Amino acid sequence: MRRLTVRHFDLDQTLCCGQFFDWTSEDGGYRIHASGRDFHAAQQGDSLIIEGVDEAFARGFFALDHDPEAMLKTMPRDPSLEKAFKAFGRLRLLRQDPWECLVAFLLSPVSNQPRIQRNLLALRHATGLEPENMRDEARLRRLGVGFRASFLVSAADVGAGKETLRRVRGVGDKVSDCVMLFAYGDYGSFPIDVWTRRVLRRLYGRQSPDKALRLWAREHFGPWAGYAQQWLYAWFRQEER
DNA sequence: TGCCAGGTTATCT
DNA sequence: AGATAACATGGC
Repeated sequence: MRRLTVRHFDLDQTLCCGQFFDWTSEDGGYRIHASGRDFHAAQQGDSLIIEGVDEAFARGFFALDHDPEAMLKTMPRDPSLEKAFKAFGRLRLLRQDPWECLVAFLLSPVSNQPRIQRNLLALRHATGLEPENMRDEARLRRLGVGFRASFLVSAADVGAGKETLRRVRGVGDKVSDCVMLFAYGDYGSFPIDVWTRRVLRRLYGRQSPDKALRLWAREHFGPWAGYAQQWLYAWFRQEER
């Protein structure tokens, strides 16, 4: 067990904001499966208590080297972003494993956060997320993933390589942008989905095809646009509910 | 019951 | 290029 001192960090925001799904609540904290590890994390004020992984991994995974307040300062100021930051500015974009991240977001089309999470846990229990156990489409379908089963089979075939991502069935602009942002460290990436589309239309007066939106957002928010995306996504979603 | 859910693809014009 | 339906499943 290790206790790390953290600043401007919130574990709940970080895990519940929709970037990562392989966790369950346990003992006042979270049981987390990431990068092939199985560990526990809990927060008490400025302490992050980890059990089952070394400190170096935790610092990397939770991106404790990031400074959200410094990022905000690099962005054009506006009231929406300020509110979103106030509500969710203590989340960190986790450094995810590309394969695990790809699998998770292949489950996301026309789904929702609770279901993605449920599907992913079922998938891990059934296959260990090993590609060789993801080649039987009918078996995957029985886990409740629906039409996304064929996406997983394709992913098992092609893998999650940065250059070959787009060859995976089920990987379009949005899923690709998510993997680039959450696993490959492309922090300027701004994935466009139903929620960020609404944010850009209603809060920023932008209405154009997704391709143009993602470029505009990347340009507008700058090199840390991915963080702006996550703050806005989490905040706007909460507001709308 | 009927609609919608962190999209992508095939199939039109 | 831009619009539209289909894709499985579950929750409300």
